[in-house]
Amino acid sequence: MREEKKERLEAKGWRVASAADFLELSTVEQAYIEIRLALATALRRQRTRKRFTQEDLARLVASSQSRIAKMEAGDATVSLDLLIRTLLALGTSRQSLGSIISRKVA
Amino acid sequence: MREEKKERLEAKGWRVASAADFLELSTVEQAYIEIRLALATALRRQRTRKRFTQEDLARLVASSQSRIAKMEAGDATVSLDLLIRTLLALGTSRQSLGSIISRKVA
DNA sequence: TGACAACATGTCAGAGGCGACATAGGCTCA
DNA sequence: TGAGCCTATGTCGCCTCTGACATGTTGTCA
Repeated sequence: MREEKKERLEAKGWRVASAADFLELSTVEQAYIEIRLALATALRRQRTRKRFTQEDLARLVASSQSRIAKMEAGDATVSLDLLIRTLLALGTSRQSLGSIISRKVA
Repeated sequence: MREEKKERLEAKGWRVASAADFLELSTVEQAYIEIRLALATALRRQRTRKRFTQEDLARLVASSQSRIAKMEAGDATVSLDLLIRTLLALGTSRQSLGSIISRKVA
């Protein structure tokens, strides 16, 4: 991958793993990161649509405001587990979740 | 939820969390677990279709045979992250992944 | 301008997932 | 029967993700 892209990812805490990936993200890693970003974006959209603050949502899922912010920012320390659990808690159906992951915008 | 169901889940290491869930899984938890099972099932199907042993797959994703077995068994110590990463490594597209999660059988 | 609310970012100790290893169970073929 | 391969299950030390907290930044309204 190009340096610029690499730096952007590393700024968010992403570590590019293998030697082969130094110049080019593997398609697996690429898909993985795209899925995370799609979920993060969807999360913010669902939350704001409901007019929840990050703190409201944090209370709903027994987390903290800062972690919600990190989820929405696509921070590398947030797991898919947490993203998906939180979306479900916001009322997202399995179908919608599938659509988000498939990229057809929910 | 019914006792029988609860026991089956706890045998796999699942802990039913809140008081409200003692008699009934929340729809969130239910969806979450169903998604995990759908991914686990899909993983086994994809692996066997390719005539990989668990050890082959473990090598491919830099994991271990035992962890692959746990993934396919729906073990509670396996994260969605790992399930999804592994499916991607097996060549599953984002679209297929979305379908698996939506439940329309890939 | 200042005060307040919402969001972003950094850090930490504790919880939980990780690969690795050992070992048990099951199936097939001779 | 037993040898060989595959899968299941349990355990462990390491490392990552977690909620919590502190603090910084931004936007809005008077």
